[in-house]
Amino acid sequence: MRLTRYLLPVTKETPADAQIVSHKLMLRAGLVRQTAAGIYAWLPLGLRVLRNIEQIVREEQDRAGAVELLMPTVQSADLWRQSGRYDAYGPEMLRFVDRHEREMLYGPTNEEMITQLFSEAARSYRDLPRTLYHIQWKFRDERRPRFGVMRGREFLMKDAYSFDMDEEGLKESYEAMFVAYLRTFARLGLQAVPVRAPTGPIGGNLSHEFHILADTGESAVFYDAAIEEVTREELLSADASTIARLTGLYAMEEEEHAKVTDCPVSADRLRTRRGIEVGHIFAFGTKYSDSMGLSVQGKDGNQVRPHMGSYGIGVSRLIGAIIEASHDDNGIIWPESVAPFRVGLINMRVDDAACTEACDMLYRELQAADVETLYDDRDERGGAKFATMDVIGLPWQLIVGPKGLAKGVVELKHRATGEREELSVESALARLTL
RNA sequence: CGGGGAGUGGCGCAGUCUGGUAGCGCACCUGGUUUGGGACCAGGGGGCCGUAGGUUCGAAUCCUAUCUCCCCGACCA
Repeated sequence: MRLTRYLLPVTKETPADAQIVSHKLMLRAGLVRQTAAGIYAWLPLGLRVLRNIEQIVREEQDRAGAVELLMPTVQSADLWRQSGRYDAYGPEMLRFVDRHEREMLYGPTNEEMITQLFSEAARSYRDLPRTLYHIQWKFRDERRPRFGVMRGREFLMKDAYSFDMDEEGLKESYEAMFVAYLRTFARLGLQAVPVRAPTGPIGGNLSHEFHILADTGESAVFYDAAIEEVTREELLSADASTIARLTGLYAMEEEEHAKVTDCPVSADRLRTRRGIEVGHIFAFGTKYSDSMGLSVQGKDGNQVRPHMGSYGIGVSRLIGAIIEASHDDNGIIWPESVAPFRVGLINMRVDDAACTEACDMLYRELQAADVETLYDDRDERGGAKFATMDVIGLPWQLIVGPKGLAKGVVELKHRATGEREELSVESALARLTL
């Protein structure tokens, strides 16, 4: 993409509304614009990141055997009355009426709808187990939106729902999602800590929250230092034994930790950091199959209430979390897996024929090799271009100037480390098109 | 929802107390000089001062109402 054809409103100054670093950088780098409290428009660069995250989440859901569908954002109040949650949900739910005075709502989650859909489609034990998911916008009318997209009212979420014949099956579905989450966060370049979530009023249920460690997290997490020693490779090849090992390690949210009288971790091994909750998995049994009247016929001919679980990942929130975990004074540092472009091609002098010719050629070659490239072909000074590339955080900057070309070299800069290397045009291309 | 703060060119702000018809920096446009870390000089464009009502000869400024946004707290992917 040529920058002269793109929409990338980067700013030098930080808008006054933004408080935390990820919010500031998202605005400065031209990723989003706020349109109302907790509601954001996604600009081209931000949308690319959102799509990349979404795709990784999707691939790992698919790999775990979940099946994608798409449910609507607008739901009817009647559906929620069946589960009893219409009244229970409170003012966080955005409610409105249509022209026929029918009560509607903008969905904050989809347990009711998926349960109804599934009950219409599933008849027998042969239709189970199934795990269904979708990636869709949700709305929760937060009392106080803040922290940019990390605590917005409108947000993109992956939510999955599993249906099993019994508790044992549910446990397997739960573990499959657990593995998917470990892989997903590892692929996103994040270190996620699974925290045993406090069991709610239902009691005895299985639930884990996944927290990204970052200084600006909303809550403190206490955990065994051994969790930090789990390698990325281990997470990418996670299986049941990985779960057993991880869940065997101590990790608690602040409030829960405070209740612990006898912490199993020695003081020198106990770590505490702030955490951003980016995922939550929950096995809740027959709560919704009961209330929504979901049953299937078992092998013995009797009707059986499926056991369900739900599994969320905050896709839009992850963008904020990734930036919180990966930035420096100059701007964002995208992990390669989610970067909006892999390479930023900097033409130092667009009025220099040789320089522009070399850049145009590099741009064509990179495109031909399917290397996502943002080509800064603006008539700007080098300094401004460097600053732009740094703030938007593309993994690689390919810097082409008359001086280097005279020596037959271009410069390749790694955003994360700041390392620069002078290479011939050919070897720079070879490096980037691997 | 309780407590606090703010709405003035695209962004960041001053002006409001002490009414007199809007200003600075950045950004933007034109010309020139520049060109490897957000250049310089000169010229220029852009604002019903959140909205509505009121007071006044006159309102960004005073009064009333209202909307919006931000921050701190209790809840949440």
